[in-house]
Parts: sequence; C-alpha cells; structure tokens
Amino acid sequence: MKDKDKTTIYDISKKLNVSAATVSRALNDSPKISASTKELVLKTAREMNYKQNRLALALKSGKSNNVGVIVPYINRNFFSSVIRGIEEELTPHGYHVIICQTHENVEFEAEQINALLDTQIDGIFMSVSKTTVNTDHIQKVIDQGTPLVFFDRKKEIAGVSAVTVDDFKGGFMATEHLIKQGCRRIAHFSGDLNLEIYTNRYEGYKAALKRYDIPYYPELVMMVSSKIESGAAALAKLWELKEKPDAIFSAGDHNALGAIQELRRKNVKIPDDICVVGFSNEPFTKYMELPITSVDQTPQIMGKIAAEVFLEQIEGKQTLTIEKKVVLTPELCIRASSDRKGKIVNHASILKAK
Amino acid sequence: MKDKDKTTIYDISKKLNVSAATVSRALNDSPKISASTKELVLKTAREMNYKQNRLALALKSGKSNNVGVIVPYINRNFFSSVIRGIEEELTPHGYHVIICQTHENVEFEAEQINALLDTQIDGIFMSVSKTTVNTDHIQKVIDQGTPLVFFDRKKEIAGVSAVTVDDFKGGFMATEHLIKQGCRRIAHFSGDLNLEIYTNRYEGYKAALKRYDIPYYPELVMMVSSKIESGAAALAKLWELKEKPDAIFSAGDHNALGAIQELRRKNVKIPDDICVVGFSNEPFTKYMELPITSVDQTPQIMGKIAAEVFLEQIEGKQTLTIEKKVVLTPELCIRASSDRKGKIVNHASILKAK
DNA sequence: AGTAATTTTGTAATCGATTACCTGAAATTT
DNA sequence: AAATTTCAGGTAATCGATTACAAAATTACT
Repeated sequence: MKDKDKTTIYDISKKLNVSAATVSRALNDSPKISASTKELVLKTAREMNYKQNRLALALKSGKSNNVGVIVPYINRNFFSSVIRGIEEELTPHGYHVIICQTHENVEFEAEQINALLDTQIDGIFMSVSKTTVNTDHIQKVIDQGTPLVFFDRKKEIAGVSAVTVDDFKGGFMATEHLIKQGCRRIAHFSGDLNLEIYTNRYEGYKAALKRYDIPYYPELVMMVSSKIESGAAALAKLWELKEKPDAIFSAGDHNALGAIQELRRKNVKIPDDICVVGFSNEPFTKYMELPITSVDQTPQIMGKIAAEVFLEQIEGKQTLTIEKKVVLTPELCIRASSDRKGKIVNHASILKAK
Repeated sequence: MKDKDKTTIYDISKKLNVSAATVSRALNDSPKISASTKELVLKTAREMNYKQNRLALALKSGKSNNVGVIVPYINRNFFSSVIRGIEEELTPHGYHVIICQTHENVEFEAEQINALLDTQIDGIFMSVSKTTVNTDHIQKVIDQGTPLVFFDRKKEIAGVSAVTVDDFKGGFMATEHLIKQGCRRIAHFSGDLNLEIYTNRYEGYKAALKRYDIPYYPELVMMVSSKIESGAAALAKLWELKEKPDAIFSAGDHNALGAIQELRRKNVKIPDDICVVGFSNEPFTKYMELPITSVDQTPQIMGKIAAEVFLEQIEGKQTLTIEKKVVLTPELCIRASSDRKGKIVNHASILKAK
C-alpha cells in the first residue's frame, strides 16, 4: 500500500485531460475556473489522495514556512517554555519551528546559523550563547535580509528586534523585597557578565541598595555559575567573612538552591537568619518543602510575543527594517525562603543599619 | 547591504562564461571537471557569497533533510530531553528537527501529522497523546512510506519502530525496592490506562507483589492524573481506609510529590511510616530537602537511540520495512523518600505480614 | 448572423540545482 | 596518419507548483 510515488497535479491533469495549470488554479480556488471543473478537480484530487508538495511551492515562492530557534539547550525549562510559546503562536500561521542547540558554544552557534540560512528559513529566533562576543555570524543573518528576533539574551545589533524581560527591574524588585524583610547585608550571586541579563540584574540590585541607602559591599557580590554545587561553594566562601550576609539575591535558581542546601548543613535558619531569592522561577522552586522566592520571566509569553514580532515583520511591508524592542515585566513570586511575614528579625546587621 | 537576491549557480556561470552544469559539478567536486576550473568556480562562489539553495536540492532529490518530532508538550522535562537527544544525534547528519505539540489532543495530533507530511518530511518521531485510540492518522504515515519511530508512548502498528523504556521492569524494581524496605501494603498511583506505559508499570507492580507473596489489595490502586493536587487528593482518599498503606509507588513524580506534601500536613513520617517512590526522575525529585526516589527513563539516550533507529532505516536499503523495537532499561534512583537504610520499621502492617 | 466582450482553459517560463546524454578537442594507440 | 580513447564541458530534461500571456470557447449585444 506504499504510494511513495505521490500524486502530483500532473497526474490529476492527465487523468482529467486538462492542463496542470487548470488543476493548480482549481485547487487554489481561482476565480478563473468554472465551478464545474473546480468541483471535478477537487473530487479527483481527493480520490487520488493528492498532497500539495510544499517544497515545490517553497522553491517557487522563496518562502519555506520554516523558522529556526537557536538556544543553548532545549531541555532547560526556560528555553523549552519559550519555544512552546513560539510554536503555539506560529503553528496557526502555517509555520514550522526548527530547533537548534548551541551548547553555549559560539562556534556551534555560527554553524547552526549557517545551516539554517542554507535551508531558506523564513526567520530566526535566538538567545545567544554565553561565549558569544564577536557577532559577525549574526550580522550575516541581517545582511541576508532574514528576519531575526532575539529573546532573553540579546546583543545590540542594528535592525534586530528583541523581546526580553526587564532584568533590571527584576533585580530591583528582588532586592527591594529583601530590604523590606529587614535585610541589610544582601549578597548577590551574579552570572557571566558578558550577558546583558546578568549585568542588568546586578545593576537592579545596586540601584535598590542605593534607593534605600544601604551600603554596597563588593565582597558580597560573587560570580557564580548556574549549578547547585557552585551555589553551595559560593555560600561557603561568604561564610568565611567576618560579617556574614543576612540575605542572598541570586541571578539563578540552581545556585540559590545550592546556597540553601549549604545553609541547612550549617543549621542556619531560613528566612529568620537569612533570606534567599533566586531568579527564573524554575518549577522546583515552588515544589520545595521550603519554597524559594524567585523572579518569573514569563517565558511562554516571551515566546508568544517574539513570534508576534516576527509575524509583524514578515507581514508588514518590508520596505524598511523594523526594529522592535519589547520588554516584559517580570513577576516576583514571594515564597517561604524570604517571607518573614512581617516578623521583625533581631539580627545583628539590622541593628547596625542606620 | 541587503542581498535578498541570493547568488545562484546561474549567476556564477554567467560571470565565468561556463554552463550552470559545470558550476554545479565543480561545487560538488565531480571528477569530470578540471582542477583549474574547479578552483576558479570555488573561488568565485566564495567571492559572490554563494549559498546552495537546499530547497531546490530537496525538490530535486525528494529529501528535505527535515524530520518532525511530535510530543504532547515540549516544555516537559522528559520530552525536551528526548528531543535534545534526537537533535544531537541528527544534526551531524545534516538533519533539522521540527517540533510539534499535540496538547494531548488526538485531533491536533492528526493535524500536525498532516502538516508534516505536506512538507515532505523525511521521518517522524512521536509519542502519542493520551487521547489517541484510533490510529488511522498514524497509519497514513506508514502508507506514505515515511519512516516513523515511536518513543516512550507507542501504539502497536505494523512496520513502526519504537524505542521505549522497560516500564514493566521499572514498576517491578520500584515495588521490589519498597518491599525490601519492609513495606507490605503498597499503594499504586496509576495513569491513563489507554497508554501502555501505565499498564506496564502497573503490571510490574503486580508482578513484584506476586513474586514476594504479598497480597494485592485493589483498594490501594488508584487512577491519578499527573498533577500535584491529584496526588494530594489521592492520598487523602487513601487515608480514609481502615488499614492505611505503608508505601506508595506512583507512576508519576508530580502526584508523588503531592502525596508527600499531604503526608507532611498529616505529620506522617517519611520514610519511617510510609515510603514513597515516583516515576520519571524529574529534576525536582533530587532537589527536595527530602529527595524523592524515582525511576529514571534516560530520556536523552532514548532520543539518541530513536535517532539511530531512524538513520538505520533511512540509510539501509528500503527494500523491506524494518521494524525495530528497542527497550531501554530504566534506572531506580533511591533517595530519602524511601530509603530506610536497613533500619527495621516496626509498623503494624509489617507485623501483620506473614 | 456577426462581432465584441467575457469566461474558461492552455502554453510555456520560472524557481535553483542535478544529471543522463551528447559533443568537441586533445591524447593515445596502431 | 587514421582510428580510438579520454577528458572537459555543454544541452536540456527533471523535480512540482505557480502564473503571465495567449488562445479558445462561450455569452452578450446590435
């Protein structure tokens, strides 16, 4: 029953003794075709199990109806959620989503971009890798005239739209929340400062301290990779300080978790002795026995909006390159790891605060 | 600098005053072309920034070099990990991975299959939705002669390869482990029995009970959807029994977590009073303060092997349809929620056990 | 009826690359 | 020197669908 030899419009045209053009027009419901032939063609097409070969169409039209999404790893909750948002917005418009991973490696990133451009993709969505400094490979996308939309991790490139979350605000909100819980020596775990997202969270943190007249202690800020062990190690280091912190705002959830685990080992009470806030709102943060406060980046919405930006760009007149920057507002999810519920904590560092 | 008007082999042929055939052959390193022209063509192609239009190639060859992956939701850890495995195995072979979601809805599933077949996909990987009973839409894939590989959730269809995990064994191992911890009244949270994975886990559970001469109590087996609240509700119901269970083997991690949360509320000691084992080894299970024992399905390996099966099928002579069934061995990750560390628990139900 | 206007359908080029088959020239053989 | 190979490259068909332009068939109108 294998009909690998698929039916084409020529097969139909031969069978009906009409031209392929007529068949094509009938199938596309062209007004130039009489109702009777239209019906006949449609019926025959159905009978012969005709399927339009979209490759031929793509070649003719120059549109593949495929878009590429490039992320570091697809099995990270954040990225797969963004992709879900993109897929759900684009599928109804007839697009298919091709996924590519970079493994945080700029060379893979360049290869993936090239491979995608080769396949006549209609657009690219990407979150750059940590190791991306030089952006020539990305510039090529623009030079080709292929729409490009950054999400979350972007680079400043003229003519490229981007959908991000307000990381500065996220950092500010998290820090402000900690201050309002009575914390005064707030440590910060930052990430790779090559990425804007981390510098922005860091800046938000500093701005909140300033806003509330809280001194900034450089020794409380550390670069911590986004792994549990790194968080635990970072906390251990912090604990060697004479004056220990009474809060941690981490730019990631995994290392926040590592810090919490280490604190437990040290029998430090959370949130009484120290409050902890993470970033990303990974599913596990709310599942914990001690749920972790975190900043939600609304990834699925981010994907949906990135897709909308792309569609606008495609469907709008491509006379001028549109460069749209959408910044989403993050949401602080307050949970037990930092919620003192109004209870005033008699902590040394608070007494010291002016 | 927008060169949307991409260079074709004709542009090169015109510039060099040779035929397009020569250019094509030179680019493909055909032995019919002299070294000198080859070099010239290659150089010119580079200068003109030539990119092969793979759509044209695809149309000519009938191979799109795209495969489709159909899953319920891509932002579930299990599925995104499988997809990662597929992507990493297939990318080096020049394939691109298109992702599609079904939202556990058989109608979406059928639509996605049709859309993929329309685009001349070279193969389909899928995990069927919970609501898939009738499989006519899947049969169409085979009838078209398109390679199809099921992973995890499969249906019995002649000629379709499948890569799964040994769910029976997983269920058996989990239950056996609980028995060895001294548990004798083991409850089971099952899932939608329309899916083989759940019936197999259930069968594994029953087989283990039988093997160790432990009575099977129907009232301890419940259908529980894979949500936290469902797990909590199921536990509450179990707790209305005169004789309460001393262990739970859940076919999912989320509802196992829900049960644990409910047990905490009831101040039941885990693992002393009751042991809990989940299934899937979701990341959160090992992050908990009380880490949850679970069965790992090695999703990334599953994806990699599914891709290998596909490649074999494609590259092997397609004279006869190969139907390959690969069954992976799951891994039991024993954690605190069920690890009594050899301690004998003096529990009523144990005393009752013969 | 004869011509113009309109409707319906056909012809052939096109999208870009590949390739079976053919040709002309140089190299080799006898 | 004539005949035969070999080499390098050209011609044109092909993959399947669309569409500008041309042509035929039908209808309308005087």
